[in-house]
Amino acid sequence: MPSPLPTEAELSILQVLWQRGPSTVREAHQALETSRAVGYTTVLKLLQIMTEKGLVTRDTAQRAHVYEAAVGEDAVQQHLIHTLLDQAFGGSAKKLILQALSVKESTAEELDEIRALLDEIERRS
Amino acid sequence: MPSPLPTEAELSILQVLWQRGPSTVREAHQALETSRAVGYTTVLKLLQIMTEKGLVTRDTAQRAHVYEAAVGEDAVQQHLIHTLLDQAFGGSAKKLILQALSVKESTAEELDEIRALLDEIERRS
DNA sequence: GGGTATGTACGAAGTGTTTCGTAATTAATA
DNA sequence: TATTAATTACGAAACACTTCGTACATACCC
Repeated sequence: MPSPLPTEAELSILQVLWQRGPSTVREAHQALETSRAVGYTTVLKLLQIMTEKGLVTRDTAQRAHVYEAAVGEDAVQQHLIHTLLDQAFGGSAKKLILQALSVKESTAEELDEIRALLDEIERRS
Repeated sequence: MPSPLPTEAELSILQVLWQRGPSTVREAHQALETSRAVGYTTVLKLLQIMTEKGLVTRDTAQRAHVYEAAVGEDAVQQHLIHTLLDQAFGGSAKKLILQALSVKESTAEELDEIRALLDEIERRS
């Protein structure tokens, strides 16, 4: 069964796990606190909920349980984009990309990388 | 004051208004019903809430009020992308674009259009 | 061993979203 | 004019998300 789309708070925790790797509640809490105020038990509760949803797994061998992301960052990003594509862009990836390019300045290097990928896609087809 | 980000249900209604232009509740309801089951008063209530939020305006001159989108499709799309960029892509438009390209097949024409925009951006800078 | 710190579990409140039923009002029709 | 149809307004239920307080269990330290 496919993992559900993480909520906003869940996503912020996944970001930490993707960056840090397997982490205890305390570690995740400390990492999160640098960007936003959040209580320790709030993080704990979220991780428990995310375990039920299958977004993370946990190792209960030690007293302080260790949580690990059960979904990949790429998979979640693609899921999010797919949803956004359907809900707001009529399924047109082109529109989404054009908007993304206009929203945020990209460096010349980034633009080149995008162009390179375009070339590769076209070559494959 | 800036318009809030529309919720999922609100976005589905905005899509209708962007496509149809100013519409009565009945018209919006009929258009929505083709894609998902939803009650008439549900659409009405949503439009009333959206009026309070400033997402739509309404003309009450006739008995059947006429609702019109008060936010542009482009503006909402950019707002959504900006939020997604922050929440799931660490602010990197490049990453988002690369993922979007891999999520959905684009036609050669679309790829060319994207490439043209890349060129234009690079020329401007 | 007794007290402090650290951890998990659980319940519940607060908020926002979505949905629709019901009542009241206005227009159309027989 | 009386009935029916269409419309708006309003309240509230159902659900999900987020947050945290409290209770309880476990480890550590003097």
